[in-house]
Amino acid sequence: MPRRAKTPEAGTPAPLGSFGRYAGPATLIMSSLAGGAKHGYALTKDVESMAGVRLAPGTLYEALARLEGQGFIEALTSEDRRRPYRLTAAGVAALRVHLDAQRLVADEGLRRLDAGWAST
Amino acid sequence: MPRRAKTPEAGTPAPLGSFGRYAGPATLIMSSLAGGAKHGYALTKDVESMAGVRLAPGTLYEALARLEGQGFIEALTSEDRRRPYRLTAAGVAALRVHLDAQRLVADEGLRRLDAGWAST
DNA sequence: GCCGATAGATCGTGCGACGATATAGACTGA
DNA sequence: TCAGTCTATATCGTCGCACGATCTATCGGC
Repeated sequence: MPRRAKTPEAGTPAPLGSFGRYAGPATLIMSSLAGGAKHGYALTKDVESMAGVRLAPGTLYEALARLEGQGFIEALTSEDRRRPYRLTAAGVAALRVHLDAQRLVADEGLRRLDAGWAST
Repeated sequence: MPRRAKTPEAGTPAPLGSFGRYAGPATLIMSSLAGGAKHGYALTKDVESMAGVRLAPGTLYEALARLEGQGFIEALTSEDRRRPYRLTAAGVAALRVHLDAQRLVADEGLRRLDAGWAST
């Protein structure tokens, strides 16, 4: 039995840290897929231009396999050697919850930074 | 020699993934500290009320030690058994860059989600 | 026919998140 | 007074997963 049962079962809407351990690459991949189905290599390019982050191949394909196993994305039938992925309904919901929470945290952090934090 | 030299040397403004591996707890801790110096236990409570995330003690204190080693936070002289931490100037800069990038990604992802992504 | 870009996959290493556990002072209530 | 709870910090073992290295293979240009 696994020590932790953190997998959201594609229905529990945990705010931050919904995907795997905390998030990271998964957030970038899902956000990219929110713009339409893409295959792995196109994802790398899109994420790089979108966030300035170059995903290592290992990171990318392992994250894709994990997200598929969690039911957040699904593979489309490929015509050629490309394997396009698409967000599932559960993936869309989870991504929205996650991004909302992430933006709230970012906004609050920036608000605190701007509100003369120098008072220490 | 370490395999990776990802530590930002407290000057290189890498967008996402500035702290340690990707971020996560570090972002939450730093964002909390942006509201003023706090000791570990108070951080746990603040992060929980701020983001709904309960940081495990190991995660918290190990992240604090790492962030201090990176020069992003510094320990204040403690009167009692509490050990308060404060953001350094480098920490403030790194946090602002990180949160800005994070918010951009979140906004873009949400924008794509809202812009009839169902076109697939 | 070579080279670079495209495309995908796997493996080994090790960072770091997490729960468990230990320790201890302060305060409350039975 | 002593059990129980909250505050507060620290360390250890496990293991998830990020990452670069490496491999294979197709395609287009030159």
